[in-house]
Amino acid sequence: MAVSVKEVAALAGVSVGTVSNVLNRPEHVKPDTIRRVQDAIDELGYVPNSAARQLREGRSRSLALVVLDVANPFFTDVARGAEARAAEDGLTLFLANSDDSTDREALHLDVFAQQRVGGVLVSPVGEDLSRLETMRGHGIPVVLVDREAGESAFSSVSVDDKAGGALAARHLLETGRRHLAFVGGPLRIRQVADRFEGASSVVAGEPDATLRLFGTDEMTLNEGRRVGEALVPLIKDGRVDGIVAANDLLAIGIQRALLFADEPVRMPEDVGLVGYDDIAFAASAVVPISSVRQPSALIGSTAVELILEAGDGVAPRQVVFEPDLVVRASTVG
Amino acid sequence: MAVSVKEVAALAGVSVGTVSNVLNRPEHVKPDTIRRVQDAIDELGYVPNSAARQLREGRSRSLALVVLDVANPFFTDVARGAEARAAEDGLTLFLANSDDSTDREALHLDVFAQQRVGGVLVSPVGEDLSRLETMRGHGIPVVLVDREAGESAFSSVSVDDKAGGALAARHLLETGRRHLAFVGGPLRIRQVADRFEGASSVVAGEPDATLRLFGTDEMTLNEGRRVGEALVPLIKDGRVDGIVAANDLLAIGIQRALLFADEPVRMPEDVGLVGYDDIAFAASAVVPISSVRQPSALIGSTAVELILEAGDGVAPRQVVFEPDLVVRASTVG
DNA sequence: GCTCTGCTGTGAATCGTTTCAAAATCTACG
DNA sequence: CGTAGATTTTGAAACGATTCACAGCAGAGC
Repeated sequence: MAVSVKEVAALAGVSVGTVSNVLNRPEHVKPDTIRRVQDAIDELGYVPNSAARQLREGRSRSLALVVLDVANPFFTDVARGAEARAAEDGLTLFLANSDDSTDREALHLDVFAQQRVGGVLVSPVGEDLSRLETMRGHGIPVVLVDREAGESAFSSVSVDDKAGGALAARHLLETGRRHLAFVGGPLRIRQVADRFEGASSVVAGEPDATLRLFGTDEMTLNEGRRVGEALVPLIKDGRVDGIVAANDLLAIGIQRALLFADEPVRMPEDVGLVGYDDIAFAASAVVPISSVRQPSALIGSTAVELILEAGDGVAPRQVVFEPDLVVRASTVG
Repeated sequence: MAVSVKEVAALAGVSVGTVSNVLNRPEHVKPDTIRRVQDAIDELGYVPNSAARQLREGRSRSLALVVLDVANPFFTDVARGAEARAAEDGLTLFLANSDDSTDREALHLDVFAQQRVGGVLVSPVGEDLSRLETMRGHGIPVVLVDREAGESAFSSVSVDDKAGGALAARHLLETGRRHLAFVGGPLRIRQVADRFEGASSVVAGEPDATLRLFGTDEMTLNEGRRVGEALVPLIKDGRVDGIVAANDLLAIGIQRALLFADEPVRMPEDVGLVGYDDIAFAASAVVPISSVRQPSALIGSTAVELILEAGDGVAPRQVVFEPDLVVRASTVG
């Protein structure tokens, strides 16, 4: 049933070593022999067994990416960038979804450790990186994605979330708003906390400006709608005139709730709305939503770079990208 | 560096066979020995090498899912269902994206064949299934997802796309529309062609009803907007009063173009719009979009079932689900 | 004719796990 | 105390590819 190098070698009338050479170092093999071996491979329908190869080589030709939420277009963009870069070096990228759950994250990391993948890109769920330390201890390079590594000795690729939050808040202030709402959560998600902090610091610098936090349990369309409904009366009262959403899914949900209220809110006249991530749906919303853009594909490809350069004794590197703001109709008339 | 069963066995003072038994058949091992071995494992931080295990077992404990488009929420839902079902049997699911490209599909299938995965779930790009035949020839079970297998000897899980197309068209006709537009493409994508055919057959049964096809190159928000803009004058003229979109991304793009035209189209008064897939964004659109729903998670879990039951000489099974229609404000006042 | 060099090809050792027949140890009972 | 039977444990073989020291060989140079 299973066709191995042995059968191929037998049919081609060469040794197994030669078959392996044809596959991996054809320049050391006479063209005529290559042809014979190729023919045998084709005839038998031989497919190399990567388990065997990997066992011998001690490491697989693949990388793994563990993201917080595959349903979030931001992460699929990151994955796309990473996969493209990995493919350049002939590496496969495995994608896994932790769904913001520590358990699932741990499960996936276990599997990847057992696979002896060549490296792991991960946007960690919590603050506890000890499991990742262990992986590195086992010789598997780790790069944090969308999370600054700080003093821990990991490489990381992130976007300055504080700057992003600040960007959003400043834009609202500069377009005349004074009473901002920040929608997002849970705050244990580092990115959310940072974005909130960035917004806070800008607002704190303006004596007459205020910022109020509206927490959510998830960053989904539905949570956005829920909060949006609660915001309507506040906007009508003038107690809120600008909204910073921690991601675009929330922003879209909020927008829908506002525009669909019994007494609809006008946008951008009554309230300004800024989202985060600049996913495709943000530009396609009824009132296109201004959004803080992150270079998602670049984040992915850079993370793979960092994995590849991580060797013995190479100092970890922290790459931090700056976000920028895409201004659309949800904030300016 | 690498910790193997051998080191664990040495530390625990047992043989390698016993360590393996502790890991795989603890019921055959004395509790006291189990504890000793466990301690050794913990102390050394031993992680089993799955390449070695797989080499020995001849098959890996994982399945693979190759989808047409990871960015489409429908497929991430399918993946979620499949992954959950696989996890019940302790199997890992690898997710790969063919992006509607035959080459990428082939590339992924190659890698999975080399990995000797326990089975492949695939929503095939083209009509040529010969590569999949080969995989099955190598003893890897294959299940087609979202595509009926027809007379080919594969198992498959699909949704009756003709019925879905019919459902959408019938609903528009029953709510008084007479001149329908079908938006989608390219038609070489089987699902699209079937949905169109379903809609056609219903329209053909009504003497005074018409159906016009508006082709697209992709099924994206942007293509939807493009077509939507072209539709505006036709709707104003009364030449189109109902639209069937081949998926929700298109539908959302279309809606945006219609509502945002210089002379906005009213929905559902001037035109009815039905999408396909019932993704979360459809319900959250400005005017919530009626949509043909497919049991996506169920499709995924069923596909895994079929893989698991596929043994030697088990006849392939075709499971076909019926879609249903979720009616929202885009079609009824 | 002989050695040296460079090119091809060989095949045994190796990677880490599981398996399984056989050995060792224990248990119960007459 | 001896032994049949059950329970545990052992250790070598096997999985399929890569590697690498070495062998064979042809042609060059002397």
